[in-house]
Amino acid sequence: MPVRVRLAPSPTGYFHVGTARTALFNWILAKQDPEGVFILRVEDTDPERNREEWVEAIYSAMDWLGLDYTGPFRQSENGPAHAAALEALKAGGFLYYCDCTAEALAARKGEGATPGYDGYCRERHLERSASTALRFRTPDDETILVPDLVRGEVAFSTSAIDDFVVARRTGEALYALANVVDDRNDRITHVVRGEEHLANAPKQMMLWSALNAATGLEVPLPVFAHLPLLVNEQRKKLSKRRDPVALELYRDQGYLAAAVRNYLALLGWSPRGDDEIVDMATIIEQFRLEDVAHSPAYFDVKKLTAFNGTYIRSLSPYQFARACWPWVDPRDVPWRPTGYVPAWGEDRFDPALYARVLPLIHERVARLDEVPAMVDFFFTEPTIDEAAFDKVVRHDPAGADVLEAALAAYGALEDFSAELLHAATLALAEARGLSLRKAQAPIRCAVTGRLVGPPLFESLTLLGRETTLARLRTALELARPSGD
RNA sequence: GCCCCCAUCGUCUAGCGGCCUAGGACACCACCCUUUCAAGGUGGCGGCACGGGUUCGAAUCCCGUUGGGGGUGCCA
Repeated sequence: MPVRVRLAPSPTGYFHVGTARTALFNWILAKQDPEGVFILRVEDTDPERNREEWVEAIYSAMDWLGLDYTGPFRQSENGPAHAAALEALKAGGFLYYCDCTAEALAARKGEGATPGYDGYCRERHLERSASTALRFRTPDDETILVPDLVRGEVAFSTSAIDDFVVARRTGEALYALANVVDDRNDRITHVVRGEEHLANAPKQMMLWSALNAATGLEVPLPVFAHLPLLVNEQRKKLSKRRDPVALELYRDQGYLAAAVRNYLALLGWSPRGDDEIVDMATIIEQFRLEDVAHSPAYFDVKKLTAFNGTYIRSLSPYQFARACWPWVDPRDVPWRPTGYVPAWGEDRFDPALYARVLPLIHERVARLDEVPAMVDFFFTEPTIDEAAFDKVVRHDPAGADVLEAALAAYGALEDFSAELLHAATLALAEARGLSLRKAQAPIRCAVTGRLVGPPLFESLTLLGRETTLARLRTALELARPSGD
């Protein structure tokens, strides 16, 4: 029987990294089987909480991750199937109407209030009305064995499972039922989802079996796999409220989809051998649900970032330039070549310079959103970091002296190449008993505004003699405001 | 309260009775390289929660304790 899996997210917020991991594992499972099918079913049956923009967020996140699927389908379109299932179940005696409100239940149970339904309406044989919900009659004392590929067999006693609601007062099916009906219709073979759903599994198995009996359509029960939760540093389930869980956030900070996929795959699973950076083909080849870890995993942004750096470095110069583009949009005002006055409608960005600048920072970024701050001085007048300037120029007696010497030496260079700049700087440093390390600092600060950045002499070459000398002069004036 | 799950370095994990004086990755520290910062290289720090069993032998199996987590919605 071909593998048929699905992702069933609800559009109640940003696309969660945990959902992304679940999606990835399902997708891998489908890819492992030549006939495998991976369905995307948006479970949008709660109008209170659903929003259309979040539906779009699901699609765009899946698209960005590169996870292809069958669908998307909308659960809200399966209303008739849910209604038919409800009817069959009711006719089969599996359900009963209940008009208990939360308040009435609480009043009956007193203050101590342990959660759960008390079965009050079980034998009241209520008729349907505008105030009745439909509950599933849970067997009194049976054992349900949930087949779980990750955890083995998990046993639940039905005595601990309350009669749960399957349809609202309005008649609409709730998650417990809708999910099962859709899984049956989609002939899902493996239900792979987060561990928070483990307690739902026995209920869904009861429903599935009841549906088999009530409809006469014998659909084989699926096998389950409950993936370990993703937790925060407090070891609590990742929450949309307090944790940075939106996949969009990572995309917008310049994480590469391939890096995110690779990292996500390692949350609860690991490839053979010592290498953790592995391509998707390897993961698809090696992945087994049976090997998935049982304990919760902490989503470690630092490790993700380290992976991202490795993935960025593995890009070709061209790929890197393309990947950076969204962060260095030439339509943004800051990206105009220095001293260049653009004509109307003319591009303010120098693509040729951009192409030559990028290789200098390629191996220096772990996130693409770091790029602008590393290359801005090539395209705009530098923003001087005052603290840095004070440290290496104003308050360092050697600073201004070095700048002056550099101004003279660089101006006399017959060729403004990195090699000659390097040699000239080395010479002026030695003449003053300074290390090259020390001598380059004021120059770097004067020209780039900062103490760190791409290799200095290569940068000066790209900037050109005129701009370099102008910036040195400006810095010198800042250092010696009185001098003339 | 009740039900269920989980427990190896700070973190993610390898380990599925002897190959373990417990391996890798991220983080951290040191050194090397070096025009800053990175990258790269080398080395270091650091863990089987605890207590009982079973066994010739346990990180690995069993029981208990403790700790953590999830569920317990007319949400999904």
